[in-house]
Amino acid sequence: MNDAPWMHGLHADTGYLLYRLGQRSGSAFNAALEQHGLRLRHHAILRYLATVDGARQRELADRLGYDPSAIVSLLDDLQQLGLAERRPDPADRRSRLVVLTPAGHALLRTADHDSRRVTEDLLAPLSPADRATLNDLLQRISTL
Amino acid sequence: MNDAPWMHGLHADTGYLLYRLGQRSGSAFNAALEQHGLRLRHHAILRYLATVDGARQRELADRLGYDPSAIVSLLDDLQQLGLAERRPDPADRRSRLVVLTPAGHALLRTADHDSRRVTEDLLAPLSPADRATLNDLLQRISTL
DNA sequence: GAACAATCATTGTTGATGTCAATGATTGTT
DNA sequence: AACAATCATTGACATCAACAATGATTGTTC
Repeated sequence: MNDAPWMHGLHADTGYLLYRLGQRSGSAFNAALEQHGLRLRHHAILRYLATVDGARQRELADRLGYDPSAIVSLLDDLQQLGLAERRPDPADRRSRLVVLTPAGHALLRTADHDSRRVTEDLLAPLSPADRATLNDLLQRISTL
Repeated sequence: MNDAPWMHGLHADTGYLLYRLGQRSGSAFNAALEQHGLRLRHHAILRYLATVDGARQRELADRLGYDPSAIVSLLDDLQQLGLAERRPDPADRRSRLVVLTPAGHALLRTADHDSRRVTEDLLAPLSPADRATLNDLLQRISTL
């Protein structure tokens, strides 16, 4: 990614700032996760799976806002890395229950750690109090 | 774009929030600019050109953080719409000076207006004071 | 219970995007 | 004069999101 000097008092619009910062944090996350063979979307799935332990793919697509077809290939990756498994759903033979493997849980911990470092770098110029308010404000406009 | 309920106390990491919100505002901007036949990147170029009046393409690429080859096709679009022109650079026959046409200036005004509306929608849940602090915080982490 | 609609995962396609290397023209340098 | 560097441009390439279509299964309705 590029860290071009696109800020010169211009483009001070908040929405545009969000867009550019989103790009920057996205690629920073991806760079950090690259060493594990993962990208941001894989990580999001791992995170979600860690909280529910057993999710249908459709549920993942809905909750994370990804296309079902995207879920397929992301899970292929995770499965090949031994981080997640697709198990038959005893209640519905159409669907699969996706669960984290022990390796998945383990990797998630270190990946979470890496992600937190990325975020800290991103928020470096801000005081702890500022970071808290920023997180709060973002949360409020994200919950729609 | 999807407005999925990807927020449930999970994914509360600020960097991840920035990433998702960036995606959302990006597609919102693109949707708003679509009626003019433009996308976000075109708009960014128009904005930059409005402030300098006469920029080489290389300068655009550097300042906006886009690949020079991307600049080419973006300018092709703008030129075909009659919003910008490539003029010979009197100082260097390799390069071209890109300038806004009167139509470009005019469109930029209405596009700016549209963009502001998008931003307002995005920040709807926030009070004016909150919006100001958000803009300030984002600006501080964007200036790198 | 038989027919039909809806759902789930999956595949394939398409279009947009970004990255990279290579090219032709021109300029700067030695 | 020779050579390296720069500018715009083109083309190849991987990546990726968005969509439609499919096969298997389930839910619904008459």
